[in-house]
Amino acid sequence: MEYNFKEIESRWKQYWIDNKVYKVEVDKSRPKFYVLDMFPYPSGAGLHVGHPLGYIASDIYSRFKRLNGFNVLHPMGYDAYGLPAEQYAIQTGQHPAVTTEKNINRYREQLDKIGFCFDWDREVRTCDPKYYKWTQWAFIKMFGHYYDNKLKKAQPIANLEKHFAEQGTKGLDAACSEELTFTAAEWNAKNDKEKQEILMNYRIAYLGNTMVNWCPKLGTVLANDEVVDGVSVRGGYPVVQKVMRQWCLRVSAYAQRLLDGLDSLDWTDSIKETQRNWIGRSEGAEMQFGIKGTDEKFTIFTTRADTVFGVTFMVLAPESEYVDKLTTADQRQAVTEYVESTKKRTERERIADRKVTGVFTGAYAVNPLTGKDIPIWVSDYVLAGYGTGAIMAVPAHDSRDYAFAKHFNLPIIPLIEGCDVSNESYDAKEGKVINSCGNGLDLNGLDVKDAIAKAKKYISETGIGRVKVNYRLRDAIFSRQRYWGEPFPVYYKDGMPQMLGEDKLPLELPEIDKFLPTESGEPPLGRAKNWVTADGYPLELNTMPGFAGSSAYYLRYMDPHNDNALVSTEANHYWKNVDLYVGGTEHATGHLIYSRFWNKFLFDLGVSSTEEPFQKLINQGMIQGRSNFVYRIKDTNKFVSLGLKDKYDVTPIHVDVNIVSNDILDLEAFKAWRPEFATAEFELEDGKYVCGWAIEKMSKSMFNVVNPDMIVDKYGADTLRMYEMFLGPIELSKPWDTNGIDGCHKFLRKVWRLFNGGADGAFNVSDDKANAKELKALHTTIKKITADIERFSFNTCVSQFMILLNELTDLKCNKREILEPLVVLLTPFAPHIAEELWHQLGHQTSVCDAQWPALDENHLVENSFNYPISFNGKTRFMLELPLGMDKAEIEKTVLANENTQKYIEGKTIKKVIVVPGKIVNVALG
RNA sequence: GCUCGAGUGGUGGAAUCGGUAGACACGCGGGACUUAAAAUCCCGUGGCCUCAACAGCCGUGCGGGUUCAAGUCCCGCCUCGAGUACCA
Repeated sequence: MEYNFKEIESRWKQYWIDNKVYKVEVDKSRPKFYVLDMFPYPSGAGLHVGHPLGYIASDIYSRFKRLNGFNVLHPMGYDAYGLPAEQYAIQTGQHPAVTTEKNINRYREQLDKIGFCFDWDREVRTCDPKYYKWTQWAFIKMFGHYYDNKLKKAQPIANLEKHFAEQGTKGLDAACSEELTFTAAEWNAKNDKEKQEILMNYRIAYLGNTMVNWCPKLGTVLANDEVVDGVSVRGGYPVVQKVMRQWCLRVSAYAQRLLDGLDSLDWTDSIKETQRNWIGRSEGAEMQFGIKGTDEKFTIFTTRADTVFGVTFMVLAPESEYVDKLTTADQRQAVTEYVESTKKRTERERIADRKVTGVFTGAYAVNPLTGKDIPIWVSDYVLAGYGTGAIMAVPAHDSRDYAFAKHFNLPIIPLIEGCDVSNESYDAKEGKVINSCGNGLDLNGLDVKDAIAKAKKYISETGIGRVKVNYRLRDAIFSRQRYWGEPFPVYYKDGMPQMLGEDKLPLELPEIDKFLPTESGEPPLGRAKNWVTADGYPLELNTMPGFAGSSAYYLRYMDPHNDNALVSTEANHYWKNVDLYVGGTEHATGHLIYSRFWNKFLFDLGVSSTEEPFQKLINQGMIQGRSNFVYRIKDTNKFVSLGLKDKYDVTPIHVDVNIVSNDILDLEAFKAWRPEFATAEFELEDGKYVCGWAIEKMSKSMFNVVNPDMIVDKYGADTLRMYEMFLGPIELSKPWDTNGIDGCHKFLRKVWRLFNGGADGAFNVSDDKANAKELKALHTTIKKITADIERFSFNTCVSQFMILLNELTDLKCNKREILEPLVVLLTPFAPHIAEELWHQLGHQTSVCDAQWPALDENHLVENSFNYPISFNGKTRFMLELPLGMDKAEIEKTVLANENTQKYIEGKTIKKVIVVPGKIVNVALG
């Protein structure tokens, strides 16, 4: 019988389902291993051939671990809330739940074809109330906690209230939005609402004022990329920067732990680096500058405390509260106009168009070290959201300050010996300090690094300021004016937010008539009828963002049907955290930060037993499309082949890659493809139409989408799995090219024939003893495949299989002793054919429960070693010598060799270098 | 600008610790079988020199260096890709 992949694959898929082969339970007798894929958002377009790349890799690793005796948790689910379904709903009125369900079913159908070992009993969907109950639950917990900087841990908000009642803010070191100072008496005198306002300043989930792109006409907040030139992309309505009260998560409180945790993770350096940059720790100092003619002071942040003597002006962000306080009457109009004009520009625009702009406030600050007056300016190159929203400008040593100083003709004082600041600033932190002495601080002659340390010490000792670590990481805005997301478990009483009781969860998403904001500009939930608590209090109208549901899903998979807890202690203590996480790099600064934050919070609560959620991370590359082109001669319906196109004036046209094979166009299929091509004429090369090609993003509009279903149909799932791995290293981005797939398909056919090589393809495996050559081939493969799977080099695994097959074919080997281990080795890659062959060999249980073949090094041991023999450093030949020879013996044997004699003929031997097990070099005179 | 990667045949890629560069596959060329095609099998396939064989020389982006030996290590460039960007 020939290799009938269709029949084989459908039969064993059913067997796996019938026998619940992929069902996983806690089993304390076996070590656990948790392999997780980033769950997909089920889009309407379905899967293309690039999506399963990571899933295949994780599936191979899961199966490998299972064959090695691990109890492997390998679940799958859906990140089901999201914008596309809502947009579709707005356009068509189709409920997002309906389209999402449909898309999920389509995804499942496609995934099932590829033969993954997911335990589908553990499937989660973020839009399922049973699931998002725990997203809401975590939010309530975040609202009920604050972050204690001393304990480096989240604490119940009750502890904070107690502290305030007993000591006020004295001795408190907690993460907050704004530093507050009050006594216990002041706290106790406040009414409940005032107390709540203060607590909001510390809660990990809090209502805060944040700057957003607000489009009044559309009644919604827009993301930066939805705004161009100050107007909305959709509709062209004006957009302004506006402060809005939104739910936020105090991610910044965890900045240091998020940074420290990276060291223990087995992630690539590049993604760790991306996160480090995103967290953006910078050590510096906060300094207070007095304002001339008043008792007021304002605070700036700097990493270059050593450059205070070079400050020639100060700059405030336009949004800074000091702008209004400081501006003099003369300058008020100019400042107001400037601030208004910057409001109209989004942050993105400010970055894109880096013109130097700014305006003088009329006020002066006093340099605490020199006592000199320094003009205070306003400019949008200073950001309100970082540091204190104000800087001391040192034009000699900061390129931005330099550009500003040059533009407005402000003085520049160099502070480093020998630096030339006539054309650009000197930003490097190197050199000897000059011009820096006054008011008890002398930095002259010091190296910059020492000067920074000395200045910081001086500043904190004299009370001018304090040493401070700043982070770029900002708190996450957690409100969305959308329908298709988790409702907040929040209602409002006297204008203050209150959490629903945990017994009221889940708070289910209500039905609404349309999916647009209300006429009065409320979010879509404003349309819901009876969107109030049992007592009649109004519920929150915003919903949670996309990352809410994906932040703790890996915990839920451990215990997905538990109605009493996010995850039981028993399940969590067994599964702990994800050992291997596979997904794209695009989540480096989103999901992978939020998840780590969320898990650390749950860790503080004792819900998660491990500080980091994802121990090892593999980032699979993207699969790009390989587009094909035909060339139409202008104003005709005639198409010329690639090699002839330069003779004419032609227009390249994308052609569906599915009617092109090895860049040769199927002419009949082309004529049938589009009505306008029915009468097409062709100019051929050697009787063929050769298409051009290009690497582009895989997309419908470029007709380069390759659907995995079609590949499975034509070649089978096992071929698809092997070929996706064979394409190249898993983490590399590469174009999909169906052309090479024959090689993998041929391989599987040959494997089939190895077992079924009898007359008319009858099963024919012999029980004869394997010889040394056969055993060596097998064990070389065991060694290589085992090592290569461990280091995620799946492409070389496939190559190794092909090498072994070629050897076994040459040896005409059909011995059970060799073929049976081969089936097990093949299982992670091609599970269907492996299961079939396993049963052909007479086994009654699934190959998934087989044991990974043990490596016997004895079969690999050589009794000789290949030495490169070099003359004057040039390798001339290899010489096989027995193992165990000492240096002198090796030298003797080499010099006596006839090849050696040929090279040293007529020359004198100056020196012989022998490194046992390595090289022999003969230096000739 | 900054950070991190990567440059190897016609193509995808291999070379794990510094040890015969180009494994494996595609493509291409030639052959066998076949009326023919498909399928299958066999041979060849980095460049140069050579009728050919043997041998030789060159060859991993460029220029240097270390080493008996460098795709691999070090220094200096070039090119491409990814991320990030007025973070004081």
